[in-house]
Amino acid sequence: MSPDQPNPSKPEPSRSDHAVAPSAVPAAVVNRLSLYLRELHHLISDGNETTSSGQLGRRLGFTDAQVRKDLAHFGHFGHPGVGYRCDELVAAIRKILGTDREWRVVLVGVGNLGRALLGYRGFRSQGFRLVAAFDTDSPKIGTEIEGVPIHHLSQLNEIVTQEKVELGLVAVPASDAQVVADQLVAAGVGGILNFAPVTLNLPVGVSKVGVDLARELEQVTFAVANRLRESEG
Amino acid sequence: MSPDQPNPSKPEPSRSDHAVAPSAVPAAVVNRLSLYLRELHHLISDGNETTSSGQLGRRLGFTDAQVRKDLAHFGHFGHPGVGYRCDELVAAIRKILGTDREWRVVLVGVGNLGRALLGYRGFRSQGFRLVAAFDTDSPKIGTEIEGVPIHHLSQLNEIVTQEKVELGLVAVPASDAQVVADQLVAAGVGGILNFAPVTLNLPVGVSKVGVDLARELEQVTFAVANRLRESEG
DNA sequence: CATTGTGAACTTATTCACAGCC
DNA sequence: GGCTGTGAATAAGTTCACAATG
Repeated sequence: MSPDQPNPSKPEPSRSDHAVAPSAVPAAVVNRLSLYLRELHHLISDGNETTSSGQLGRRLGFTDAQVRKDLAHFGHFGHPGVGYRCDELVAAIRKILGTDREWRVVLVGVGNLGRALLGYRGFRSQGFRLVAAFDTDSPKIGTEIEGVPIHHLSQLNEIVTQEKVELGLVAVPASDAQVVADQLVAAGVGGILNFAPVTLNLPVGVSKVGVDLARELEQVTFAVANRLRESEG
Repeated sequence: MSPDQPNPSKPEPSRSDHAVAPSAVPAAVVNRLSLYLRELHHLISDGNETTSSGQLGRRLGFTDAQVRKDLAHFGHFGHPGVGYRCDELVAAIRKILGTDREWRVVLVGVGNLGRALLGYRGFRSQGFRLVAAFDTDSPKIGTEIEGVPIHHLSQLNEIVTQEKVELGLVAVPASDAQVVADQLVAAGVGGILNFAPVTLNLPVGVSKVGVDLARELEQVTFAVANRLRESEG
């Protein structure tokens, strides 16, 4: 993840006991939670019925205590002496993340990256349903890609409302991203996954996550350049 | 970024004064550094000659102190009473991140996402040079996409060595990602940007960053689901 | 006089270590 | 014996606040 949310606000101490999220959960915890979920899918595919904080942690590079503490934010999901039943924990984490139901999503920007997103199977398998895409390039309008209809951007508001869309993917050039985001917000989406290399300015009450591919690669080069500096120079 | 590196090791106190990185810099700092860089590009485009920790921070949702502390890990780049000269700070951060030079990169997996990566202009503009792509699907082999030649995976080792490739992009199905990563490492790449939804197991000395699009969206749904839970339920 | 760089204070996150349980 | 959940201890990260500076 590229964390992309401004500083969190103050805690609001609420406590209930099963898969109901307290207000202030650190972004890092949520990030790891989705990692646990992914690993659980793999474990299940490999035929495991149960796992443990130690096993999960080892596979992801965390300590066992970290895994348990993360889960403890949300409730009691384990069985002392036994571990976690994979299917139970999957269900619990999906409930926490909100992916225990379908989410209706639109894409804005049907360029190279946009087309790839339309065909991305990982979205579908996690319950994300791409119901429409938008662009301003006339030849594309009215066509379908991967079964998703491409509309003109001017229809965004209408369709987002009609189709009860809750999330938007922004894959337009940097210079257009903020206006597109504003339109999505005006149309009522609650969250945005932004692929444009800009920091979006959104009202509180709308969530965002930014994915900037060049920035991700820069995180890699930093580490590699560092090793080179340490050894050679 | 989706942070994807195991727990860092112990500090090794070294100190020198200009854009040379000490060993243990938190990943979060490097992540913000690339955010500062991106924002500086925008500021320069808008005609700004100088900026300040306050301005930079405000635009990104951080405090001014945070910005200054982050930069202080690497040296003294500001001018008291004045701020930071944008071009100077860009140069300094690029040097820190290692993007003050060209990096030779290969892509493995020419599917939907792979093709989008081949056409992604953001890589080129930051100095990343895609020199080759690999796949196992016969019809693609021998063709070019966006000017990048597609080879059979069996030629990976040879070409990575010949072309002095340092970074690999992995855009293959989850089930193939680990073997592909192993091949890249064997061929000598120093870092991998992994788009497959698995945690790669790499030897120390090879860096990785993982980008899992479904996981990124899950970070958004968590926040949205939470607001819904708080208000309605 | 606006702004940096930085110790000191504070806050948040991680790990330890162990009681309780299967 | 192996494992969870958790308070206490430790470590890491962030913000404060101010002396130093062009």
